[in-house]
Amino acid sequence: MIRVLIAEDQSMVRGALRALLELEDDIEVVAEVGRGDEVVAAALEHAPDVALLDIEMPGCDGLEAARALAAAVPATRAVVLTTFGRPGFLRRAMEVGAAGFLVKDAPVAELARSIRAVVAGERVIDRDLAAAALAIGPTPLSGREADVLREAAGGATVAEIARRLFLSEGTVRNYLSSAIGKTGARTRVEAARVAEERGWL
Amino acid sequence: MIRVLIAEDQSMVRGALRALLELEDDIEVVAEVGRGDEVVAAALEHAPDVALLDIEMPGCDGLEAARALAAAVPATRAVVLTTFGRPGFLRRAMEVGAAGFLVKDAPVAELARSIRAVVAGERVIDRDLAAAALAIGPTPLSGREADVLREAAGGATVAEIARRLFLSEGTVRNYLSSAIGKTGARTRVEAARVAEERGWL
DNA sequence: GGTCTCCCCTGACAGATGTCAGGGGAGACC
DNA sequence: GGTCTCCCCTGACATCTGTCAGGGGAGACC
Repeated sequence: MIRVLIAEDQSMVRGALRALLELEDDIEVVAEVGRGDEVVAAALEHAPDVALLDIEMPGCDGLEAARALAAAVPATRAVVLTTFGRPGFLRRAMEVGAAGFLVKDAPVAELARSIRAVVAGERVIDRDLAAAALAIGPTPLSGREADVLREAAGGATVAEIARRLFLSEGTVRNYLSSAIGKTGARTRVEAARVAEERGWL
Repeated sequence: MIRVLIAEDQSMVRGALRALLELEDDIEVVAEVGRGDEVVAAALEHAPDVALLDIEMPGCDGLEAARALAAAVPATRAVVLTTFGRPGFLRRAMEVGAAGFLVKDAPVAELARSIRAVVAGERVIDRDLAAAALAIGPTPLSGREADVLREAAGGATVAEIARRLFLSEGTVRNYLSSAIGKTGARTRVEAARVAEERGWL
């Protein structure tokens, strides 16, 4: 019997996923949590074979929970299940050692099949998404451009960014402009969004 | 037996909701669609008692589908099931005649209970959300301010907005500035977002 | 050793954004 | 009838944004 922990902040979706998985003869949901920071404690207590982790959760996000899980409960394999199949998320998921990465618009049978596959030692990643993540290539942003764009993404003004990074305002403006050009965006906000989606930030 | 149609673009979530509902003895899922513009045709074919409608779907959104449903299949009651419990969405749902409005972070038992309640002729709306929607009050934006903000939300420049609405650029700037002030935002983009969330746009 | 490219850094400038001051008309109020 | 308030409208102006030109240093290449 494959033991599964579900981490999903929307309780209705969590309950629906539980109902779906318990249709399977060989899968049992042993724990449910609604916050990222409850994952490790629940895994230690219930010893699931697989942890199904949404990304956007209160407490901490699913990717951070996957990292903590890998350190604290190595026998539990993390499978990320997310709404947005963003290459940036896929990259981070691979970096933290997740065994699987699913998006919620995959066919419903994919869920149970993927859980069985990761228990059998396979890695489960949507091929199209993997190709998209690889096709993006390495970041075109220099270190400083990324630093400045990250601050801008949080809403900081040029003056604030200049202070924080010990640069002049002209320098900050130039780095923002360069980042806008490299991402093909029209504004710094859009550039930050594009960079995040592609895993460059 | 209560017949239910599910409209949800994420097939895995759709399948999970189906599994959840079919745990109930008195509920049967008779149709599933993944696009807003397939709802009416499916409802005509399968004659569901209740249509469970996500909002953000390709084709057309769930609120538009609810409106079309009310016109074409009056016997089918629409229940909106959405990720974001935004007062603006609630208002629009009530305007198009939806019988229920649920958010995905409600307790899982709420789903079947709500379906039964709307079939029995009740209206099902989260009380906190209804209170929030009412507390917002009528829009503080004047007609022209709303017109200009709507265009800005779509990314138009001041010059473009001026042309489209037959105003001078100074007038457009002034209306944008006023809207920014009334919504407590810092930029026109943020003002548009706040207005949309509150149902003022 | 010389040249080239990239990164890091900076200030000047044109265009965009948001604020401010102000006018005319309509409706409410006294 | 006069006054007040709000909406609709406009241009001037200060500030912000993004682009451009340019310099120095480090490393790769010849």
